[in-house]
Amino acid sequence: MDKKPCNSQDAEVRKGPWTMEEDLILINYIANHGEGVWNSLAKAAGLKRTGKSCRLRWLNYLRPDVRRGNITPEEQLLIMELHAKWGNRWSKIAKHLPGRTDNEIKNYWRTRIQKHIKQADQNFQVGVDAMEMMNHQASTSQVSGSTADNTMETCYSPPSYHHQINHVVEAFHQGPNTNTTTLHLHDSNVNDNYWSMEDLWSMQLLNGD
DNA sequence: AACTACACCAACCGCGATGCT
DNA sequence: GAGCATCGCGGTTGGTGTAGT
Repeated sequence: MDKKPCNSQDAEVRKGPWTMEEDLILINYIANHGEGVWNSLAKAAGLKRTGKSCRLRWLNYLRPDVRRGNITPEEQLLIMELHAKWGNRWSKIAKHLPGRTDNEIKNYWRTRIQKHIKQADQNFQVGVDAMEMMNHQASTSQVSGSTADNTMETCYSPPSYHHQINHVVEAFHQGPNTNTTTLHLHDSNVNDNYWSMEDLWSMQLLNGD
């Protein structure tokens, strides 16, 4: 593994954002030699990167079949359903979304969907508090009102994960303008890049041999 | 206009799984 | 079967852009 940099070569391993030049080198090399054996690939291509870093860059960004840009509502729905089924198995989920990477789906989940679930959770807690308050008032004002507790339990069972997911999925099916779990389906400018992959690939072709 | 808070995403890290010798 | 190298996955972090004050 590349956990323990120990020799002089590893000392000059580059980290951080990839430059356009590095991207082109990697694209060129893979176009000519194919992918795989990432450590030797990194060395052979003359990149001062770990094989791991090269692999990640290629899989998540440079691959020609990587789809950039907004997650569509259909994809979002699929992500939610598959996540409800499999949990955080991002690579498994990604296999069912052609062109999407596990990293992209993971980021999308954490930044968008998880946020909505948290909010829904908080809304649930507010509802519980309100119900408890009402119950307390009811019980102090009338002794015979024994159905109040039952009502609360049936209406406000704890929000299990699947409840939350179903809630969001239902909201989706009802349309974007409904209710509290309005989803940000149409984020703009998300797919703006400094240079597009099409540009890169055309450059690569121009460079190519 | 300047500052702050937040959202998003690319990249890194650690670790388990797998393959090779 | 043991030891090592590599791969792949999931969690986390840091940088950057943008909206809000």
